[in-house]
Amino acid sequence: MGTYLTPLISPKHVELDKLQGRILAIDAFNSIYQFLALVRDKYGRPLTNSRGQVTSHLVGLVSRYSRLVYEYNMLFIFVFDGPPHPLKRKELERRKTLREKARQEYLELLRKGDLEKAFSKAVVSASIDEWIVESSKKLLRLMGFPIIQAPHDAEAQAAFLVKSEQAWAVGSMDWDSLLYGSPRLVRYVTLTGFEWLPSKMMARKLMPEIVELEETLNMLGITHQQLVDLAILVGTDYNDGIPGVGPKRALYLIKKYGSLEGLPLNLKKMLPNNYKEIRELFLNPPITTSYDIIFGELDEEGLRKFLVDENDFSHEKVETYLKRLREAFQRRTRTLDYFL
DNA sequence: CGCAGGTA
DNA sequence: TACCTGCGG
Repeated sequence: MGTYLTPLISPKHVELDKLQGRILAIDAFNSIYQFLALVRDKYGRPLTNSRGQVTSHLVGLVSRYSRLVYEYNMLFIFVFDGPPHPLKRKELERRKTLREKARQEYLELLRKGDLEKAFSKAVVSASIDEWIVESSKKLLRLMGFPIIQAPHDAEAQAAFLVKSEQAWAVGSMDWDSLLYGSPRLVRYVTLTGFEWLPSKMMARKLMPEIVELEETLNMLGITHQQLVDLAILVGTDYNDGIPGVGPKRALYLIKKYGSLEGLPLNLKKMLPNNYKEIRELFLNPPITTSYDIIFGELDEEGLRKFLVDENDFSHEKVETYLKRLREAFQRRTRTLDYFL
């Protein structure tokens, strides 16, 4: 879920045209999860192949990213989460419980014939399993995109890619890459742009948004480390926040007392014992530098076999995706030749 | 979600 | 042009 910082951050709307030619480091699970949540039939069931394996994520990934590459010359590096950091276990358990509860409610509502409510529960119950991870990686490789396996949190690795100027921005819905020090974050890089709001059971139209870390810190009047301290007060994937302290109050406290160390004793004793370790995890996260970013060949035959033969995509649609990818790829090669 | 094919 | 609906796998 990431850290709740929404009330403090003022993203700027941006036209897709303004992202022309940019390299984005995509939090792969974050993107896949959105497709799993939204690409569903009218009963709220995900799309599947004839063997019953889920294909919603494949539909979403190939249609969205082939078009963004084709129409906007964008490039994508997909960063996958590694095994969760030990401190994150508790948060993951909590999410699992939520999903299982939603799954039970979904089945019950479906039995009663309340399709609309069932759909909203189905969305919450979406989860990523081995098949979804492996089939996503296979598809993205066939499309020629580089994949990076993060040691733990993909947002940390993606932030590193932007810090080291291997990517222009992180692409994710969550704010955590900013805590990990990414200079730039883009959200809602989609074609039609809708977000599902489970609480209201409706979809909201969205525009791509951009957040600059430096600008955000200036606006809030704090440093990066203070932003991390603020997040620890609110609650992160690694700790529960202090009861009654939301983003606004946390900002007030951090500006008044400077840091977690400076807090009055009654508040300080409510901090997790390992708050220094958590802070360090954001300021100096475990990342890997052993990877190559290679925008590889487009494997047309491989894509036909994988999508049409193995996953029951329509031949016509796959040819459309191939055409986009092929033209984008050739355009890229020509540009490269021009510079060489 | 992305898209096509409808309607106002 | 804006909005709605239903489908994809």
